Amino acid sequence: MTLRQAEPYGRPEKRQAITRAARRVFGRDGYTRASVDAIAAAAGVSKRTIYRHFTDKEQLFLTVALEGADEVTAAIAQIMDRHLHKIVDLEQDLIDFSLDRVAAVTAFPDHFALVRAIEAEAAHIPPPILKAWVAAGPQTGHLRLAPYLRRIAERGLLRIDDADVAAAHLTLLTVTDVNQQTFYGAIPLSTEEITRLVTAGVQAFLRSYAATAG
Amino acid sequence: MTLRQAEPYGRPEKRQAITRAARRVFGRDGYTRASVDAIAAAAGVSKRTIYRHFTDKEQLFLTVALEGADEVTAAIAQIMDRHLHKIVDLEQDLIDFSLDRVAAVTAFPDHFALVRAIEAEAAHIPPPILKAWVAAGPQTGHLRLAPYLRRIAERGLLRIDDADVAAAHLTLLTVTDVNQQTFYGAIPLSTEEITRLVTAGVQAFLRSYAATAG
DNA sequence: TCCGATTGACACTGACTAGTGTACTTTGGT
DNA sequence: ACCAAAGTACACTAGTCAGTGTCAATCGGA
Repeated sequence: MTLRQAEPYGRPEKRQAITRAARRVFGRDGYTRASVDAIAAAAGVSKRTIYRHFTDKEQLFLTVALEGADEVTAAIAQIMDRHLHKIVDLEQDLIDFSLDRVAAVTAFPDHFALVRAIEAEAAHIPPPILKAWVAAGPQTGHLRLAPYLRRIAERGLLRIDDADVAAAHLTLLTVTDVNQQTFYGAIPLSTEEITRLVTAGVQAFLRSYAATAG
Repeated sequence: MTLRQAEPYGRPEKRQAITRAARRVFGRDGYTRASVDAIAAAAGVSKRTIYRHFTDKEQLFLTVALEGADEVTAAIAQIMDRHLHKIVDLEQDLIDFSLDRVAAVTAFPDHFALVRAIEAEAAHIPPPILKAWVAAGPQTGHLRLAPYLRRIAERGLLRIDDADVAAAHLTLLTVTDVNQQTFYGAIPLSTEEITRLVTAGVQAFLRSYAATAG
């Protein structure tokens, strides 16, 4: 149950094929339903090879979960930079940012399907590992958003006491709302509906945190 | 895959023993891990009896999910009435209300463990049934909260355009925040921490929706 | 008390799955 | 070309689980 142990074994391309397939199959079927045979088939790899790269189905799952979190965190960091570096129209910029962030869920369907699987398995995942995942993924998202909001506040556009709390609230009012209603994409929502939700969320956020509140 | 079909079969006490046990076991183990044998043992009932009352493991799960939603919806309706009928100090009343609402998660651990299981299974549950569950549970929660907020607004304490949106936002900023961080109770949080989160959420909500914003 | 409905005990089928053992083949670097 | 590391094919163990069949036991109402 060690975590992120370096495993310098085998050909990296095989390892990647395995993790990619594992992410897809775990996401599609959930941890218990996903069979190692199915993952092997999807990866175009012998089952034996999987067990040479990973000790366990469980270790494979956790590895994939952590690696995926890193990828998506990086992608979201880009989205933040794209939208929140230069602020022109704060409301519009926040809406665009949030829409892109929501879209990331559909851009990484395998990963976010896996996120659902992780939340499902939460009670069966050893707490330290679960915490490590939260730290690598969702938490990092908040922590990286906070400085942007702080900088915007310093420019006099927002009035913020605790930037971490503000970041959490913005996330809840936009991304979390949409994810909850779509079950992380399992039940799709029209673009208009998503725009409506996100817009309302950003407006509520601004009423709460804008310095120039009307 | 019919839904809420009347099943006038067998002794009601047996049926209830089964659904109670099923709720507990499904919540603890998740749908796939939970075995019908385990449910039968927990219910003190023969497996055969389960299959006389319910056609399927799946149908049993869905039945339990819908019935549980009704129960909790009723309980939350009571909490709303207790805290939101007479408003003395709006902020304090909303905080107390939200804390009680959050506490409901620990008051009905079986049900909310099941909620996690449902969200986990979302992709494998037929959409109409999933929607029926959302309608019976979470959605009804929102719909019932909205009128209270509207009434408070009519007394001049809140400024609200769309009461449904406001209800959703209040929920997101309090209950959803806590549930997300605790994975619906899987990872406990101290009372202080919960109070901190809920208080911050209510304050943000009031900055956004209070008529007498400071 | 009696009868029909309900339930229990329990063995069983068929299917699936995690993980291993082994002998053979492929691959990549030198 | 050679060799060791890596991968494959495949059979196999041991266990689990949903769902059924059967027949005896039990219960509740008349």
